[in-house]
Amino acid sequence: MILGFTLLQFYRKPIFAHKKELKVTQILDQLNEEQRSAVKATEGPVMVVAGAGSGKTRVLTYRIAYLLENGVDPFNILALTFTNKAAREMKERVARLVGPEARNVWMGTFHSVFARILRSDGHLLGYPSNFTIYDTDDSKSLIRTIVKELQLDKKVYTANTVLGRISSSKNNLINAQGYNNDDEITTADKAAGRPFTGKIYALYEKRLFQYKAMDFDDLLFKTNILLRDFPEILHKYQHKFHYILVDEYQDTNYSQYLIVKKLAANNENICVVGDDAQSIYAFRGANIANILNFKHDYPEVKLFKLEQNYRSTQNIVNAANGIIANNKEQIQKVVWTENSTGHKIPVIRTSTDSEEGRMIAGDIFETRMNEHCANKDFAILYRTNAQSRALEEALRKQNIPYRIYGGLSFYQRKEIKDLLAYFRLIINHNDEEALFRIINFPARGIGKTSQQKISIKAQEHDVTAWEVINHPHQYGLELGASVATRLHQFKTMIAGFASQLHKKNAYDLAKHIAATTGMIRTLNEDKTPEGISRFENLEELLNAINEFTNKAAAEGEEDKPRSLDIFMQDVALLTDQDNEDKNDTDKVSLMTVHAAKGLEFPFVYIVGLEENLFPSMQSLNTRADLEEERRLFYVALTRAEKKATLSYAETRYKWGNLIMSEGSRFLEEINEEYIDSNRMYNTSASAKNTPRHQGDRRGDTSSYKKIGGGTPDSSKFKKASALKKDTASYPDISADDIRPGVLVSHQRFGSGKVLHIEGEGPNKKATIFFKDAGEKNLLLKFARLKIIK
DNA sequence: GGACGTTCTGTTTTT
DNA sequence: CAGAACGTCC
Repeated sequence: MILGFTLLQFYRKPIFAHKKELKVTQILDQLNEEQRSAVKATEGPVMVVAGAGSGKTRVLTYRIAYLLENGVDPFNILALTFTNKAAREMKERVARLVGPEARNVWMGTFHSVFARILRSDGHLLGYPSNFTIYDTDDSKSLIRTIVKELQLDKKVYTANTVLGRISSSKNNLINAQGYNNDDEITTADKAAGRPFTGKIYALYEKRLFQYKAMDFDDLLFKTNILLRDFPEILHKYQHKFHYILVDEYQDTNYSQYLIVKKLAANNENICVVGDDAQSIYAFRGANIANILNFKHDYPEVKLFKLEQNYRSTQNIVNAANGIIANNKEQIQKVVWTENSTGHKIPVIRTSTDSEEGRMIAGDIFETRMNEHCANKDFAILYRTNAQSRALEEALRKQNIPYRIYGGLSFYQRKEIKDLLAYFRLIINHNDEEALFRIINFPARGIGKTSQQKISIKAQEHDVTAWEVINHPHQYGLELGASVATRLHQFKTMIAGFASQLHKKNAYDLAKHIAATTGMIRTLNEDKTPEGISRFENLEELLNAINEFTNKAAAEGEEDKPRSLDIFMQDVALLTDQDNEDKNDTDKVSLMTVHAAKGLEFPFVYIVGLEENLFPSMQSLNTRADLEEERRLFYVALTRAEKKATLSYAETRYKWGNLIMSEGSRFLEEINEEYIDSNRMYNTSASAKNTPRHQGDRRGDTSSYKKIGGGTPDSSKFKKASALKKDTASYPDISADDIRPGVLVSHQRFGSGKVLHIEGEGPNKKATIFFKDAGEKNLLLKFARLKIIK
């Protein structure tokens, strides 16, 4: 289980074990003049505008090292990043420069640092230190519950939309009351046909507080409230953090911006580093204006521009600059490089997504041979996580080891969330999402109806469900005798676990819980491949907890408590599995472009450059979104050191449907001179025969057509007996030929559709006729296969 | 009341 | 495709 390892490594790696390598005075010599000036300007506000590959992280880490070397107490430094990965890398690099004292610098993501502050001072806002952090799934689930309770139409009030509204409000420091009092907002909601969004927000806010839970946005929002309403706390942290550094400043939202501003207000020793051209998180509230307006906030600011790129070849830098030049909003700067011209950018055009995978796997194989490089020198970047499937398949076939970053996080898996829900409930009895998640899992005879009764009583008396379960009579909970007994047993079990929380270490307690609740048994009974994998995941989690428990000895932190609640604090924000151990892995990296920010690879493939995929369908609606999409492409390109390769597929399976598409506009926005004129085309007959769509497709979203079809995955095929029979009589063609097959044409046929699909081998041309032509659910079980050639 | 099977729906990026 | 919702049966 790939995802599991990463979790393990996080706890295994003794990151502060490094010995100091160099004196800071020595390392300063390694910097260019601008970088060195940025490092040395320790006092007062500083902004570093750092182009891609210009040594931004270097400046940040050296700056911290420089501060420490000049006698600044590590406890007085705060360094904020966006991802765990970035924080980790910075920690490692600083530790390498200055040795173990680096551990005392507060370095972490905005969310983790503020969570830490809230755990220590959140009691002033009425939160216990063991409050639960709700991830997006928890939040959505709570919203769905509320929508149901309010008897609203869940199709109108989808969890995504509602959470999006709430989230952006929180990021602009608007609470539910403010939301409902704001005419502009409520009018907009009414206009959108969702007049009750504010009501949902109010209930959502109330419930979270009742559950003693915070969602991701709350970690920022509540920190703001804390610093606003409790001056003594503000002073405490202002006094503590003499020096503040912020990475990726262009991605801060208003909420983050304000916290940083407040913390820095005392002595203004604030250094922000960023690149407006790499702002790719506007969708979650990032405000590019924060970096554009930094000068207004701090008129005394010293500005440094790092414009020399040390990473990429001239071709890549120039191509990337050309893309971004299409944008209107940007800080003027010229990113340049002294590196060699390098390869021109090849564009691979394929007919299907699986062929795209094959071509890239083949190219990796070849390049690895020719250039004598390792797997880890390659990265494949895509716009959406779903695109990884076809690539994985191709890499597996070529025996190229790979690692996927992101996607469905280990912690989002059902079996993991289930076990974690037990932990959550034990630590925080108010956590109702957790409670109802596991009250009847594994099944113990407390069904939906009983759960609803509990829920209703809790609301009637404005207490938590746990309170009702503890005193059923007091709240008039009426259940059948047997259900009442089972509920009592459940309560006793949870309470029993809770009493062990600080008696047993995390591993022993976790193991005890997994066994006692029947989770282990239930999962072990399922012998399907998925079931086995679920069981393994559970084991993986337990292993990770074991590592966590044993870590004390390894890192000389014997005094640190190793109880389950401490583990859960760490885990809550570890939502991306970014804990690559570079030393023992040699794998090709697969990830989204977003996840690739801050990384670099000698060889980078950017795949799925299709109109409506990259740039994404929704980004085509507004100029701002399209500009962000361009910046995203800019980020992707500039990850490459030696060579960037682009690719797109003309047809692709998406949500079980075959999708037709054309090359992305970005392919045409790159200046011809940087593109490899020997564009690599696939060699299949169809690609040669199919004329390239040359029409003006700017803004033409209709080119992205769903033409029906079904993914012939194994489970569907078992049911598709009709198809099997048909194919069985044609030894020349197998059902498997359909998927890698090339779409030749499609046409209406009565109420159905006919797809002409060409198989891979010689004489493998087939027609699939769909009997059922409903727009959706075109499953192969309704299909019949005919050899037409 | 609860287990189990079928149908429907939403589909970007992340802390 | 996966998860939720709905329907059916014991």
